[in-house]
Amino acid sequence: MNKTIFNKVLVVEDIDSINIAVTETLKSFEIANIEYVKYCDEAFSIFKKANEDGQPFDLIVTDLSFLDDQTDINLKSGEDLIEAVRNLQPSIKIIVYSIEDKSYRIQSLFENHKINSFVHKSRISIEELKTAIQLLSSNGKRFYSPAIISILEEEPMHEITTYDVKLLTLLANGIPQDKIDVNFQEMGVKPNSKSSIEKRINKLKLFFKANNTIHLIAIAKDMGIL
Amino acid sequence: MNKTIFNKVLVVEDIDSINIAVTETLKSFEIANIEYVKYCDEAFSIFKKANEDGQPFDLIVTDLSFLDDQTDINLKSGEDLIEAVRNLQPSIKIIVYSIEDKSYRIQSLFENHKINSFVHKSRISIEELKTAIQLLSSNGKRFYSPAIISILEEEPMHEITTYDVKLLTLLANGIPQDKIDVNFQEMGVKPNSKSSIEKRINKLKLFFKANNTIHLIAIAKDMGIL
DNA sequence: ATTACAATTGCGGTTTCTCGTAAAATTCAA
DNA sequence: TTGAATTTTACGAGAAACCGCAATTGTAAT
Repeated sequence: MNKTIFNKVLVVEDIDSINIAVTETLKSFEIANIEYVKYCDEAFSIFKKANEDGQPFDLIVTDLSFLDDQTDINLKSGEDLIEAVRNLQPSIKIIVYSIEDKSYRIQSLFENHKINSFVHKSRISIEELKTAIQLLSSNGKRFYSPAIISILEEEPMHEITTYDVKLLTLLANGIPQDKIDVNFQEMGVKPNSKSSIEKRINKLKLFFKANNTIHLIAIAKDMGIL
Repeated sequence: MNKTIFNKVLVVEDIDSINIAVTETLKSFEIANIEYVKYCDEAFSIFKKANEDGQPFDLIVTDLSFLDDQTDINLKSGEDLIEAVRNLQPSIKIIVYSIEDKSYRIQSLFENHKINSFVHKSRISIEELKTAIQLLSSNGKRFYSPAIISILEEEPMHEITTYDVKLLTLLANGIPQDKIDVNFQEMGVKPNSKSSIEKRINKLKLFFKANNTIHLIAIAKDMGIL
């Protein structure tokens, strides 16, 4: 039995086979209380109750994407859950355990959601998950799956803004380029002249080495930006 | 212990947590020999050797998509593996265990690859996997995850041909519409005039209810056609 | 307030895409 | 072989997107 500082952990993962294996893995640590759920909303209500009862969780291990097999879902993704949880208990430690490998998404997790560690679902992910927990427990150190580090380094992708994402989203949804200006005006998005939009699309095409706008959208889809 | 007709089963799944849980599940059946691997190529060489040694496998449980974390990969997907395996031993039973939910892909599995059952990775997939094995063992009956059945019924998608896929692929790769004719001529693809290509794109836009070509490519990506 | 610099916007010419119609080619049955 | 039906191709006019240049607005320092 490995000791950790954690004594109450919540596992959030929809796929039952993964949920089982992760929970079993946690049992190899000396953790008093391990709970597991398959829905974000359920996770949050359990988390909230524990917090109110003065028995808060120390650590959450969560996936990012969830199948929606029922209606009336409040928290639709791991990101939503993390945000709700961080609002309530900013000190909570969060490990994301996900298949995600798009630098844009992972960077956003660390920058916007302040997650503590990212374990990439892989052929060696259970070992990595153990390491992540040990590191976080012993000295609060972050853990990134080594396979992910190279991805994070290869493209800073710092030039892609939320403005760009909005623009690409409208294009992907079939809004003609020269109608986007009115969309942006209604949304209150600032540079919104036909000319600015045209130039921004051109910059994106240069940045992504796209031959035309169709190619640009295909690349953005492939990279997980859309 | 539940009895089955299977006594030699191969589990092919890259994510370690899932691999562990599936293998554990199989152990609840009275199966003499369970082997598990994390690479398609490895799976095929084990399968081939067993076949040559006169100790062939009865059943393969495999995922569809695999991380490529090494070079020199021969079989890149579950589909590739299934094809290779079926060539060697047509009678082998195959259960696909995957997160895939695109009707186009799943239909192709049954029609082109003649798989026996499809279990959708979900919150109840381990139970479904057990059911699939029981059904296949007792009377050779197919099993589809119930959640998938509705998806299969909703869109036959029979109108999308390989010609359409080639066309959409070129567009997504940034080839301008009026240069596709020469590409098709070089590839020996038959209707290859600018006019025919133009009309086919138009049909696809109608079929997918796309506002323009950009929208069409985005939809095709979302549906898993590209 | 003024100046210098950058960001945003406007616009005309060119290319590419769109859409309808009609001609040519192919297929298939009698 | 011939004719009818379908498929493929050609083409022209209008729409949308592309490109460069110039005008305007916004910003920050002096």
